[in-house]
Amino acid sequence: MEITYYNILLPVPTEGVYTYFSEGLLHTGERVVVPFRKREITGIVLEKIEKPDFECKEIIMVCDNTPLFSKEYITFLKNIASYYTCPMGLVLQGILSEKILNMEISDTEPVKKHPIKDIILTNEQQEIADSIQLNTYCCHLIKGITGSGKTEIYQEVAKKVINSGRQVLYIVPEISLTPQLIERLSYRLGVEPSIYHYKLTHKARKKHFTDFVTDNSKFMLGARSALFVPAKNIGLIIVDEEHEHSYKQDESPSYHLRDMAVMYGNILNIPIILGSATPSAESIYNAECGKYVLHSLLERPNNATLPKIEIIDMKATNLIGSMIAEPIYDELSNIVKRDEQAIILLNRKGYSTYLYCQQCGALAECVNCSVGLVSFKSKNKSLCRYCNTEYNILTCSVCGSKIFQEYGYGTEKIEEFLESMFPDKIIRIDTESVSSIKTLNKNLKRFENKEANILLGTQLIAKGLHFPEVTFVGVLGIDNLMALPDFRAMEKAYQLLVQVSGRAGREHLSGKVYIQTMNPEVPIFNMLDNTDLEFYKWELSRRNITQYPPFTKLARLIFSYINQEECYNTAKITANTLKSLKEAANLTIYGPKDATLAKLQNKYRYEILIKSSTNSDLNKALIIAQQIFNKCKKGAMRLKIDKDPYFMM
DNA sequence: AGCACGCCGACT
DNA sequence: GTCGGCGTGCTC
Ligand SMILES: [Zn+2]
Ligand SMILES: [Zn+2]
Repeated sequence: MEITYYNILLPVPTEGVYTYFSEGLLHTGERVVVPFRKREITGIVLEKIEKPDFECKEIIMVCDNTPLFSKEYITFLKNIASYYTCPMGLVLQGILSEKILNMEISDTEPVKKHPIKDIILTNEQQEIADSIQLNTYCCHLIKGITGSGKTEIYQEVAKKVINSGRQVLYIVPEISLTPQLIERLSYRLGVEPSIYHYKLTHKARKKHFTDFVTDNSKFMLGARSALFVPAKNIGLIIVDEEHEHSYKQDESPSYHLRDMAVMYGNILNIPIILGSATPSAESIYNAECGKYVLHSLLERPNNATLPKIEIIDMKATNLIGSMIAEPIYDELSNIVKRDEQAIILLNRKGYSTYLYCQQCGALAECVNCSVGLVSFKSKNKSLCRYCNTEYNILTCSVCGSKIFQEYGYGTEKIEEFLESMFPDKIIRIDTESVSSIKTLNKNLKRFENKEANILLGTQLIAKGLHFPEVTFVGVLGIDNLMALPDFRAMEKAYQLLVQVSGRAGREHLSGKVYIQTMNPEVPIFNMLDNTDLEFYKWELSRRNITQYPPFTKLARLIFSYINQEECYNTAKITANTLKSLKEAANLTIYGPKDATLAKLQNKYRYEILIKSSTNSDLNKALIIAQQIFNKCKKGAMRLKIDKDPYFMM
């Protein structure tokens, strides 16, 4: 028997490519089990190579009859590694869990049939659907307000793709993957779609994974991770709510799902559909540059009218309970009197959001993180919202006093106040008040059944929920959002306000949206109509002037370590070396400075921000930064490279 | 990431 | 003289 040598990609946080030999013939994309130190792990065959000049171990076994991974999939892995300057082994580890990589492919049963309900597309929808060509790469961006019928277009194109014999992958944010969506899709497809998200039981995940991988099922609805299910016959990828920040992965490789879907579509040479009521500024820019094709859906569904939006200047009105602008309060009184429904949106959990020492005025901060504590009255505790450390008794770190003055307000304080004014008319929804999906759904049902007039909550209630009876939305915390140290702060605020406006007065009732702010002069308040690209013109011109993405490429390097001085020194050396490079002419390097979270879970954090006019120069700098770091790091010091960062905190 | 190797303090 | 602390470095 002839011995052949193969490069195997292993899910380990290194480059991950190791050479093994085998007596049998192997194929690219097959899974194999190999010895690695004292462990046995599953890897992927990359290619056959000549006998290397070092000792190799033997492959223990081959797992697949036919390769699980296509050549395109392996190209995809390589491109992710190169774009995010992330070792390939770490890419594999970051996108496929060990359980998935070891998943046994068993026999499948025919997918379950489901009754069909056909719908008729409007001319506008049909035209867009018809303009999407199959079997060739093109990225389509569909901008259409909530309920304008984006989903109908997705389904129409999906049917065409399935009829042509290929598979469709439909990706939505985790939070939107609801039983209602699954049911709607089942009616349209005539079969039950495969489902994929991290909360599935192992048994269910195995079934859905196998069905889609073997082409037994033609349609998969999934969250972010579904993109990496190695199906070999995908003919269309749809990314709904493409602007969603939850599509950005926090851990390495910190990829953005939308960008990865576009990258994969390019490799597979298939169409991509991105949809959103409020696309990201990046995507609109890409459409303007001709990289994407923009389709705007302008018709509003069922003659629904845009709600009346009013900006309330908090400096020129009474604040009821020192928190709620009088017009919002009056409107709530009317709602309760007329037994209608309203939503109050506030982006802060807890009771008081700022706790100041009564003696010396110092702000109470978490001992592990440089973050202000928030009090929770129901728990009689204060909490750090980053590390969840609980404080039963606060002690001032400056003067030792134990008496604190409470300022600022979160949902708990607003609830207490509204409850005192309108007893038994309020339901509060945030991650504090609803511990499980069950209580969340129970509370939503109670509101739907009109058991309360006012729904109070955090962003949790702004996304994807549909309450036909709501005629009033009050937005309390938009100033917090706009004040974040993030060049996307205005974009986030705009997206949130447009979304909540879509919640008020759909169908037969006309609605009102009141937004209270200390900064009524902010231009976005006049752009919430969202029928044209006015906001995007304004936002993109700001980004251009300040040289932020999409006009430049950005990466953030976060150094973290228990020893503050050594952490700073390593960051400083890295920054200085980068500044002395010959490529530095095309780079702007900021820092090191205290990261926005200067201390997190007892580790000090410094950050360097690198801005570049080209992707290649940025990548060169990132590779060099990693090398410098590897050379001078101490102990458990960490460097996190975040390309195209989203959370600027 | 694991896991071993290795070089110093305190324990039978 | 040896058990175990975790700092350092490699894994085909
Ligand atoms: Zn903390
Ligand atoms: Zn004090």
